[in-house]
Amino acid sequence: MEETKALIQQRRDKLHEIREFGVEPYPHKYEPTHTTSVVHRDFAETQETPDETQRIRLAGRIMTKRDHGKSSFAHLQDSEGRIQIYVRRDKVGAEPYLIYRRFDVGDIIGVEGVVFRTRTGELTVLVDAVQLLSKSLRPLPEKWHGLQDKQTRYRQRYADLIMNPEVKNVFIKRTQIVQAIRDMLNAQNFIEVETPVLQPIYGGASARPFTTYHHTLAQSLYLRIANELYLKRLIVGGFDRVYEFSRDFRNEGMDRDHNPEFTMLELYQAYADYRQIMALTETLIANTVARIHGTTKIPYQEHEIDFTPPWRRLTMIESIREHSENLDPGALSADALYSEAVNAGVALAGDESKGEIIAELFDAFVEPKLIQPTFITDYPIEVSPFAKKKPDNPAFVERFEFFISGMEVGNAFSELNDPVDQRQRFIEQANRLENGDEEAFMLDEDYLRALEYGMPPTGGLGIGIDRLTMLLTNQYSIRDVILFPQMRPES
RNA sequence: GAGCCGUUAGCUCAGCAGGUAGAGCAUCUGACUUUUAAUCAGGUGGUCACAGGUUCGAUCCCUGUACGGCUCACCA
Repeated sequence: MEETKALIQQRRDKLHEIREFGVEPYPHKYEPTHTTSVVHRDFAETQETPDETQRIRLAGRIMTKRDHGKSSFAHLQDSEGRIQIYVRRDKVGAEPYLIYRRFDVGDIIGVEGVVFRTRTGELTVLVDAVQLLSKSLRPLPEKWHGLQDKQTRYRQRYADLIMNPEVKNVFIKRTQIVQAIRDMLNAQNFIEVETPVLQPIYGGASARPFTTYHHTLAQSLYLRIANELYLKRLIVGGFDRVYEFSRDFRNEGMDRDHNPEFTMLELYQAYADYRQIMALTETLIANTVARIHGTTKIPYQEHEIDFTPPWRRLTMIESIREHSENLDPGALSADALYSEAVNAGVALAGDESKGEIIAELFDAFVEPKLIQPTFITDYPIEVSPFAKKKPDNPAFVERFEFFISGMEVGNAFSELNDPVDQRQRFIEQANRLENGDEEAFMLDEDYLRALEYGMPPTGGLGIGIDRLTMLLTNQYSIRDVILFPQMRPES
């Protein structure tokens, strides 16, 4: 149906006419000598008269076209930018010009010629040979307003990228962010590894998994919700510093900072504790910001975020004291804390432990207010089954998360390496799993076996790469930093 | 999962106490060899998301569905 629509049919007709001239509309290759940005740089001094000895070949997509009888102006867009071309019948010849007249906005062409400046001052390629490289059959969005509709932008990211150069910049920056982190970690002798995405037992985070099935093995497998337990197996095996940019999958809701699949950097460093990881974290991120922006103070939405170390750090208890109205979880019994929390409007089921209530209070009162980079330390043990207890207070663990603009961006702890303690924590989780908590952990005997061989004291860190990219590119939604965000099927 | 808002031409958007729709750009025809949101003249293009209901009559009012956006919930 759609294929017969008038605009597409017109282009099919032109395609046919072009073939009748003996021209192949989809040739196999073209060899440009320049890109648009190189032309703009190398010919910056060029005036109205072209230097006939400096011939160039450019390839790109026609983005505008203004026909004037026996001549025509157009703009060509390549991966780096745009440049105007000027096609004249007396330069390219009568028949090639007839063929050119059948080119449309959206077509990909190659041009050859010299560079000059028009009387309005625009650097322009005076074309004496033009070749179709790919005929476009589908009209692009309008040249002035571009493509606005979010649904179309997400579903047809290719069209979004053609029409909105700032979108492309976001994704280039995303790659640069990952590259910057990778470079710094490599320079510190971290080893980048790859661990299973398909896992027989999921773990390392609290989340519902995606489940799939392996026919030959006749068993269920899970898409990883984290790669934590595999990286720590590698620490056991003697890799003292490992990391992985891990695509993780969580079968949960979608909103401005959650996508069902997302990217997490996890790293583990043997012989370090969470304090060292804290120092590593702020350095890593501040240096990344500086490398991308040339400064450590950048705007995000309505705020200016200052990434300059050291970041503020306070314990979870302190943060609740600071941001709630006189709630001091440290001084209250579990029952008293429960009443206070309910009075303060926190939704609780009633069966929460004290530590879980503390975590809920933090989520309700503190998290949204943490705009500047802030480390929150010392989490309740109940919500931290892989973290080592505080030596002086076994109700809490050596753990921190860091928050920016009200978003949790990273999570770290001194890794629990006592296999007996770890088994006990697994058993508590297994009970919750039996009671229907789909997000509780499965008991992972193989992981416990690894710990029984002995894992050195280790610090571990996870950083949400999508959220970090949102912050460093000033994007409001995670969908704007994921090339192909999850969408419901069209109709 | 809930609430609110949206869905009109290829794109960006108007519109209507309820009387079967408009603009700009794109597209088509013609003119035009330094234009640039080119210009000038004349055309084409719509199941007004989908399905019901109310009505003499529905793009408009009502209900449902689909998809999307925002907020909330879930998600450490």
